[in-house]
Amino acid sequence: MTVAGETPPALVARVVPNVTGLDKQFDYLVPTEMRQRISVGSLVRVPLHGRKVGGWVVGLGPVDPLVPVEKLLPIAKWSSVGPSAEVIELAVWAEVRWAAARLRPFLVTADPPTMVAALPRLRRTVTPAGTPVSSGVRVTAPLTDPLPLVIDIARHGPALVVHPTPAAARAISNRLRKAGFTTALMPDEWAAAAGGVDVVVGSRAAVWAPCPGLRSIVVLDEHDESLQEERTPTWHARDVAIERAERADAACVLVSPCPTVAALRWAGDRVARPAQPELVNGWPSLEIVDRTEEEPWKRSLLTSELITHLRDRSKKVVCVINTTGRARLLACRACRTLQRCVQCEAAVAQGDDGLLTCRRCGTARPVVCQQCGSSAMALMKPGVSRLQEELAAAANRPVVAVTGATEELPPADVYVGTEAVLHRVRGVDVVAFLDFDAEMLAPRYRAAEQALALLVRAGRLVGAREGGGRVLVQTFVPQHEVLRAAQSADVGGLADSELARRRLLGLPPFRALASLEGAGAQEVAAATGLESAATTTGVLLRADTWLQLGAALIAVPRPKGSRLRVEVDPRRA
DNA sequence: CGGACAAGCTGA
DNA sequence: CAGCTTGTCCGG
Repeated sequence: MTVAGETPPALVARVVPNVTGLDKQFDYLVPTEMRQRISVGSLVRVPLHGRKVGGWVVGLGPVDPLVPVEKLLPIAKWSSVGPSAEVIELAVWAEVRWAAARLRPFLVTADPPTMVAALPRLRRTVTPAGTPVSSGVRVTAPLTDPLPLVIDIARHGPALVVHPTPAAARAISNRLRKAGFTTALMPDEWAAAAGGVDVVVGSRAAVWAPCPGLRSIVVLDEHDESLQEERTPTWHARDVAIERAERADAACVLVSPCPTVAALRWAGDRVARPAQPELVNGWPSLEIVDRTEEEPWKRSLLTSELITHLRDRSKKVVCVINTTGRARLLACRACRTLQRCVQCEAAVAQGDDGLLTCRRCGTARPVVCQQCGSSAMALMKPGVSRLQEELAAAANRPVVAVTGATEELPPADVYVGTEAVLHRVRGVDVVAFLDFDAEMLAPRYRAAEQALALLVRAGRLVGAREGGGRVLVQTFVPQHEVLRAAQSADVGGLADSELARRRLLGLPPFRALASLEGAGAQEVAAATGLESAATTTGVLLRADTWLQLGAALIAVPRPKGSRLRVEVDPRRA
């Protein structure tokens, strides 16, 4: 109790300024009249270096003896309700987990989109009953509607539901509302979420949303790579969900037809699968085209099975090929010499402009064999724009090429593009992967699970097998585990062997991995004292745990002027 | 980040 | 040496 007339002891707020490039925290005095409103997470304005800037209160306490009280400036203004103290603590964890060395990116993600002067009233209809939800992985089929599961979980108390795409999150929110739940769709309904509703729903950033009384976090389509932030820090909503649920003593449920190895390793034996017949019905019909019998010099990506689909005018066909331009690899038809760069000897590619361009040093030349001068080339690895011509000829109907840069998609019945095309079209009868080996056998440690995720995406596009939808896969390895898993609707075998392989090779989720790229990568890697390996573009760092990796990276001062990109848990490594 | 200030270059 | 650019430092 403060005796009347006596000044209460000073209260000091630790503030993270919302200023890019300023990764520091500063202490300010909390004016007496602001004490009621200011808490950890509050958004405030503070004087800094002669100007006023926004910021977050990330700590409150007595005066730090190292910072004399007379140096402290008072907070200028309380601005808004901000992230909860629980979320601030989570951000402090994430700062090390993803070697960010700054809190700001996480706090920005957790922020309300507009200032919130006061919390709206609690709107809750659910009275939690029965046994609580248990944490773990729930395997579904690609075509299974997740809503019944979400509803079942939401009946057990306040839930946070994360879906990779904002559109799907919106749909889930609407359907939950129709089912009688109060919902808050992030980020727009941040304030409602903070006030308290039955279900908070949103895309990956929603894993940072306020959710008072949180009982469970559900991550839908856990395999989807858009759950990971592509800019650094490369945080992943799945890992944030796991940590947040654990801290809140809430359940974490990861839902996917093809859970990642990271999810399965976390879940251990807490993996629930529906009965096999149910799974089989929810997987698409897979048509595997075995190319091993083809004559090497007659190989074509247009197999007779593909041409049959292309000529069926009742079908809308999407062809996927992971090679852009006209060709990635060419050989002379006259002397069979592989075409290389005259400067550096690397294999040349043919872009949309027709020139042979070195992908290593950028040197370009016209289509002339460096050996015999012939201009007739065999396209060993054809790309989207060349295949568009070939497919159009074979299909005898127009074919539209889709690249990441294509803006307006003209309506057509046959499309060809990189996997981006799977995000752009609807109402498809056949998805054909022309060179699926490039996915399954890609030199990336996650290639298998990424390839399986592609089949899931394709399967959703073509729909159920009874509707006639088909996923066609052209391959030289028809017995590959990824194909066996998709064909049998049983992803368990693949999961077991991937877990074993990752453990053996010391890869995530058993060990922690980060890639460093740009000037200073070598020096920083060496200074961490961690295990490092040079790659073509930078350095790969390894440690036993993510926190150990992050702490070591944060501890190393960046050399001056270094344009270093640190990617923890890199997508392609 | 953005202001303050110091050091370095230029032109009359 | 004023006037300008460039670089480094620092904020409570």
